[in-house]
Amino acid sequence: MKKNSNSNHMMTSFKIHDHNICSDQYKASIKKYCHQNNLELTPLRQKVFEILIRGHKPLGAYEILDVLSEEGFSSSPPIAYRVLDFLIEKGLVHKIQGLNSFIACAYAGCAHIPAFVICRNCDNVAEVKGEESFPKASNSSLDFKIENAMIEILGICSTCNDAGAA
Amino acid sequence: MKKNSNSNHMMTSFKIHDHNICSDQYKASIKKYCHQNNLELTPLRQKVFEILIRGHKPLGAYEILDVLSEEGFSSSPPIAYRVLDFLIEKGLVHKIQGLNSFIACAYAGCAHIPAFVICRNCDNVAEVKGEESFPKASNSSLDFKIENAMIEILGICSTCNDAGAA
DNA sequence: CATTGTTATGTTATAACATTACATATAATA
DNA sequence: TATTATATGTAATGTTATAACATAACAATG
Repeated sequence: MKKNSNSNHMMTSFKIHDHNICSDQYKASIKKYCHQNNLELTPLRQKVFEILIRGHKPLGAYEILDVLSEEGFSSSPPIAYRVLDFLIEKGLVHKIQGLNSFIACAYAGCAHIPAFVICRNCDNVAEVKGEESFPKASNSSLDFKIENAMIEILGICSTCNDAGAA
Repeated sequence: MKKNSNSNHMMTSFKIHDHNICSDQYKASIKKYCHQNNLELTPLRQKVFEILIRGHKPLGAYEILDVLSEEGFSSSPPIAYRVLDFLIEKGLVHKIQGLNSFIACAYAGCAHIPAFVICRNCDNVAEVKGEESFPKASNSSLDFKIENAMIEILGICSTCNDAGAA
């Protein structure tokens, strides 16, 4: 996976934005969400979440561990996986299966079926609400009780497309 | 991953059928498809495909390697991964990301966006056409050039549901 | 027919991703 | 204080996937 540039003006949802503001909003909203829902947002969990929103690109567990290590935290594999499990269970983070990586939820605290739009050129990922972009299959036609879904769309974002990426 | 039962009357698409006939039809159609498209269907590739359609449940690469080994083929990891890459590239096999496993395509030779409906109780998997069950997102709303998609739906199939599975 | 090119296969080693099992720490509570 | 629950720490291992290199089989060309 390509290294994250950590620029302050990054692409999210394939659009340029002020990431300092964005990041602060995220951190504030997760704190509020955890407080409201009586969830322990420990320093470690807060750190992992913060690492994920720095770039809002997906990061692999071992990339997260590298950052934890650099920043004085423990960094054996279960450290990352346990915190990720917690954050995923609480709906604050999603796993992107096709990339074996993890990304902060763009709609934390708002019930939704996550769907990801992944640019194979710039590696940026946008989260969209699955039920909006990909209307749910009718249970009647499938005769199946849907509990969860993984929707990952691959292609080229408009920025890369305009720049002439293959 | 659970072991495949290899019964002759298995569940596919959550429905009982005569798997001997089913399997023969598959093998015939893949041969025809490869011949028409000038694809080398070597003994190894044919074997891997045949292993996959035996149960049409998804199999992990190392499960395939075990079977190859039992049946006198080479069985170092790249053997399986290379053949799988070939079969996937030609649209004869799909990877199920959420299970790290591989399954024979149910619609080989017919252009489609694969989508999988996975029963978490009986582990059966049905492939459906993504564009039918999950109408494509409008490119206009996403402003994104879609090339490929991974759609995996998790839940309980009607058989397990009727049997009272949690 | 020797050379070259190409495709497929074989093998070793290792990278990358994830979990098990057990130990320790800390805080709330009976 | 002892008990419980939750969170963190660590070693070892399991699982999935690829890199790197070697060979076989065969067709095309000089």
